Order: sequence, then C-alpha cells, then structure tokens
Amino acid sequence: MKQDALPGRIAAEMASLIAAGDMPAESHLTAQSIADRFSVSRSPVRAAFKMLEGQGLVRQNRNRGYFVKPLTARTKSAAMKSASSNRDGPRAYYALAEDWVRDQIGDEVTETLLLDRYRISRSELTAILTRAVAEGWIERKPGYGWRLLPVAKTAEAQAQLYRVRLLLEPAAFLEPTFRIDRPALDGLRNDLERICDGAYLDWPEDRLHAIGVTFHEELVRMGGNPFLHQAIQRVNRMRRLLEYRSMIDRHRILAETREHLEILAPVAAGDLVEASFLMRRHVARALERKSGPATGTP
Amino acid sequence: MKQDALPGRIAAEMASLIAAGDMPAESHLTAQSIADRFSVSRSPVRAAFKMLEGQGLVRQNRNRGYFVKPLTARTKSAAMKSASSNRDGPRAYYALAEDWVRDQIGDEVTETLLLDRYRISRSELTAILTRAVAEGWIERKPGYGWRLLPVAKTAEAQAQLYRVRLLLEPAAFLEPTFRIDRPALDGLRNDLERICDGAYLDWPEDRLHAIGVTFHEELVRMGGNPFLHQAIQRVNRMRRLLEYRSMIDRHRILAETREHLEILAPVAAGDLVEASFLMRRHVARALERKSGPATGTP
DNA sequence: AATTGTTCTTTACTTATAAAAAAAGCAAAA
DNA sequence: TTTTGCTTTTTTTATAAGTAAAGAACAATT
Repeated sequence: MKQDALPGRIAAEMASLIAAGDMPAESHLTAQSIADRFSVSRSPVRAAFKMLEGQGLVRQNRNRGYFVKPLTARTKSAAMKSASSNRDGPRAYYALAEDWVRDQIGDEVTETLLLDRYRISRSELTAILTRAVAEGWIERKPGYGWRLLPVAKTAEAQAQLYRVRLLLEPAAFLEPTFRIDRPALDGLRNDLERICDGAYLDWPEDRLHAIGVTFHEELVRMGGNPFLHQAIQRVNRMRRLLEYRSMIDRHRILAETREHLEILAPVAAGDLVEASFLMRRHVARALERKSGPATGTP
Repeated sequence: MKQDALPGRIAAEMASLIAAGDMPAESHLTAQSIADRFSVSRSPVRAAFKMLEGQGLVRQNRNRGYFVKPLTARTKSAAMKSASSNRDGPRAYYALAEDWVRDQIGDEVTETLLLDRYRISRSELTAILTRAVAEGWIERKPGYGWRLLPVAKTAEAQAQLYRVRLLLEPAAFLEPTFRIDRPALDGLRNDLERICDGAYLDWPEDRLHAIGVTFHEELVRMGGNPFLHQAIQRVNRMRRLLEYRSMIDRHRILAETREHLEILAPVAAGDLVEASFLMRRHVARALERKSGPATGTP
C-alpha cells in the first residue's frame, strides 16, 4: 500500500474547504490551480476529484472539468466527516506517538521492533521516523537503534512548552525585520470573524484548531526571522501531538478567537509593541488555563 | 560501504581527547567506559582502538587492553589531523549543504538527482535527508521531491540565529525548574580554565568549538525545560552548518572563554538573575561582532 | 571482580527488481 | 488560449535476499 495516499489528503482538505464555504457552489475547480495550491502535479488532484465526486461534493462535466455541487445536509456532513477522518499523517505515526505519550513503549527502540509492532513497510517506517525526527521527539542513536526523547506527556511539560511560546511569540513582533503581510492579515481576520459569527459551532474541530495554529504561526512568520518561525512551528507540532485527541471546547475557542482579533488590530495599525504585549498576555493566559481542565487552541 | 563509519568517528573523537591531554599517557582505556561514553557497544570501540593503534596513539597489551602512548610531536600532529578530518557526519551531507549555500543546486530536487550527484546509496541518502530535515533546511514536498529552504543561505541568517539565542539562553536561568548541576559545572570550569591557561593555542579547533557550544547547551539544560534545551540545540546545529568552514580566531576564543568563566561564577553562587544578565550581554556582544569579520565560538 | 578477546546473534545496510504513484507531455475540446 | 483527458516518462515505494556492522553473551585472563 502507498505510504500515505496523497489524493486522499487533497480530497480531505478540499472537502473541508467546500464544507466551510470557501469554494462556493457551481464554481469551476481547475485542476492546475488546485495542483498549484498543494504544489503537486495534476495526477493526484484528478484522483482527489474522483473521490470527491464519489462523495457527491463535486460534479464532472465532460471535457469541462469539475464543479462544486450545492451543499445538502447529507453532503455537508459527509464532507466534514471525510475532512476530519483523514489526518495529515500515517496512522502508524500517531500510534507510535500515542504509545510513547502513554509510556507503552521503551525509550530506546530498534527499527525491527517498530516494523514488527506496527506492521508497516520499511519505507513507511522511514517516513515516520523522518517526521518524528523533524518534530523533535526521536533521534538516531550512534550505533543501531533510535531514542525517543522526552515529550510533553505531563502537565508540567505542557506548561514548559507554553513557557517557550511565551518567550518566542511576543518577540516576533519586535524583530527588526517585521513586515506586515496585508493579504495574510486579511485572510486571518476573515477566518477569525467568521468563527466569531457562529462558525465556532459548525466548523469541524480540526479546522478550528488549524486556524488557531495558523494565526500564531503567520504572525511569527511576519517577524521575518526564519529560525524563530521554525522554532514555533516545532513547538506547535509537538503540541498537536499531545492535543490531537482531546475534545475541543467550542466556547473556549470563541473566547480565544476574540483575543486573536484583539491582537490583530494593533498589528494592522502598525503598533507592534502593543501587539507584542497583547500576545504575551494571551499566551500567559493560556498557560494559566493549563492548570485547569480541557484543552483548546490558544 | 557503511553509511558513516562509527569506529572512525569514535577514533577521531578519542584522538582529539588524547591530543588535548584529557587521556594522559599510560592510562588504561577500558572498552566499556568508552562504549558507554558514546552509547554504543564494545564492537565499534574495539575497531576504533585498532585505528588509533595504527596511528601510534595507543598500544595494546595482550589480554590487558589498550593504553595511551606518550605523545610525540609526530603522533600529536597525526592525532589533530585525524580529529579534524573526521567530521561528525557523512561527507555528502556537507557537500549538499555547501552546494546549497553556494547556489550550485536548485531549490527543488528529486532523490534520484541527489543519489546520482553525490554517488551515495539510498540509505545514506535517507540519513542525510533525515538530518537536514531535523536541522530544518530541507523539507519533503507533498508529492515527489524535496525542497531546499533558504534559511541557511541569506546574509542575515547568522544574525537572526543570534537573535534567537538572545531570546532563549538568558531565559533558561529564569526557568522555575533551574537546578545547578555541580559535576557538570565543575567539568565546564575545568575545560574553560585550561583553555585560558594556554590550551587555546594548542587544542584542535573543533574541540575548542565544541567546548564553547557545550558550555551554552549545558547551562540551558540546567534550566530543566527540555523544549528550551532542544531549541538551542537546533540553533547550534544550524550555526555549525553556517560556520563550519570558517577559521577560528584563537584570540577571540580566549576572550570568549573568559566571558564564559565570568558567567559561571554567579551560577555557582546561585545568583541566576546575574547569570542571566551576563549571558544576555555575552550573546549580544557576539551578535554585534557578527557585523565584523571572522567567526569564533561565543 | 573486572576486563579482555572471541563467538554468536541481532540489526541494519546494500542491491536489485517489480510495481505503484506522481510528473510531464500532448492532442482535442471548450 | 486555456483547460481537460489521456498517454508516456520519471520518480518513488515495496519486497526480498545477501552482506556488513553492531550488540550481546561467555569463557579466559588479569
């Protein structure tokens, strides 16, 4: 079996966009534009179209391509389901991550052990290890074997992750290279406002989560320091690893989204010091909440 | 050929230690202690011993093991040469990095291209890509191919790396989990004092560099926040990639080592706020010097 | 008792071939 | 001219057998 199913991932993401109304009914989905968006060729995109057609989300017009069908209650729920069922990573990756977080596996493992335990092919294992290395919770031992690194399993560790964010995120605004990216800013505001306008009740969980993460990462990206941006991306991926199972509290999402909009205002006005201050307060609040119960998307 | 030659790396590192006088003449090198130090088994260590014997650095006593031979001018220079020739990574890794930094290669590559260009095996390529991904300057494209990221090439990159250090390193002292690690502290001070006492002229470059890096990483490690520690490790690896070609200015090393010792004093005394302040000043100075010429190990 | 030297076992790398997937190319339709 | 639908080419993955390397076990030596 192919390691990850590119068409499936593309289809899932498009389903999410359609369900969220980003791709209105009757609009023409040109294969090349979708391909460009995902930076792939048209081949996997066509495969994705066929999957979406099977779900009743798009319609093919012979020699004219694919068009978005109007959403019905049926197709809408199908779209949301497909969007969330298709996580962006191989099943075994999450299985390993979960085993590690739950202490179901030792901290030094051999490749054969993993191969055997998760019933995967060598190249799938390679992909998983590469990813885990990139996300910083696995490293190769000098000889044979891999070492699983400490990860935010405990409440204390979660807090430590937030302390790193507290250091990095407010600092991004103060980088000398900070440049406001209007289109990105407008895109963010648009999403956030729609969430506040009720979408926080409708949209699939992973989309809400993704928008929250994107908000933080985009702002850090505007800081113009790629290493800062990279550091935050890693922290967020690590966070995702731990939080992906937890239910989202949709009312907390609303509260946090309002804070996000509050931060956006001074950024748009060019008051970066104020933005930095608000961001610090925002992350600090999230850190405080970590002493409490469930998990949101600050 | 084996991907990286573990015995060679171990031999090189031991050669460096012997040349630096860390392993005095006639001392007995027990295989297990060396194996533990590198967290490998005795097998590659024995192979390393044989290589060192060939270089005249150690002597085997039948059934008693290996012993350090007194350094002669000849063996000393051989040791330094071997230590520096054997970088801690596959040749092709640095070849690729250099090609990228020097714009000798496009920003999107296929595996076959790399396989062919650097004449390496598939698994060696996998190792190289995994490492580059971990260090954050390569990423997998969604379909086929890999994308080389511009992080490592821009002129500002060095300064931006230092700005991240400026954020993270002083903060480590202020973590609520900071715990002084006396043995580590003593080890650091010992190395630093020997450098100041003249070793800055003698010791091989990579050892001087490594001690500087270790100083910073160990202090951050004592902060007790593994994510902070990890972030700094990444920054340092990237720094190494950018700096690995540049000559070391041994007098700058001396100056910086003195600053390192200055920072150690308040740490040992438990005055972490002062240590944090001194660290900030130290890194800030190094950042300022980046406007100037050559490169040291701040 | 600790450590070496050696043997045996496990683990991972190499290489090659087949198959699957994605990318690239191109003629036909809109 | 753009975009589709289809074909061809390239790239990567899957699988498996053979080899090299590292790890583990154990008797011999100090």
